[in-house]
Amino acid sequence: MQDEVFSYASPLGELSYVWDGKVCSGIQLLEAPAGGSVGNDPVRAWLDAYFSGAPLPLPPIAIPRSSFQASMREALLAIPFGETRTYGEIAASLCTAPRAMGQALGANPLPLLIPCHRVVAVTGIGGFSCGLDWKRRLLGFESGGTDF
DNA sequence: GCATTTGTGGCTT
DNA sequence: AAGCCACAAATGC
Repeated sequence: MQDEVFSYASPLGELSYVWDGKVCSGIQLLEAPAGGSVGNDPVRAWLDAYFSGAPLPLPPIAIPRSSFQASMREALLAIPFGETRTYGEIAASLCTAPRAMGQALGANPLPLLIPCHRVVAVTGIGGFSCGLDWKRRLLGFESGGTDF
């Protein structure tokens, strides 16, 4: 299984992801174009759909290290496109503490695919592991409309 | 209203 | 096992 890193130029910015032939095992949101090769795989298809405003079910992604992250993933995926939840909401839904959510989300190896950007703090936008700038753009994109 | 403190639980090393 | 953290509610000012 060879890991391959693909890049994808979204309307919101440059990103790259790791496709190992079967599942997506990593993704990162970049600041500048990476200029790598563009893959032809479910992840790319998903990104295509997502950035045209019609999100698809998630492509196969690597199983998180802990089962907790799996539950977290479910909770996050339950957030509809264009909606947001607070860390507290998710925490309550998982019967855990909000602070744990912050840590768990920050440790999320698959931002964007798992919509951690739709989770905001009750006091503001919260944080984002791959740059707050991305999070703002994503939220603006999802809530503001698909005409980019 | 803003700054600090504290309860809290899973994550990383 | 210890420290870290992308929160939130409760105080203190």
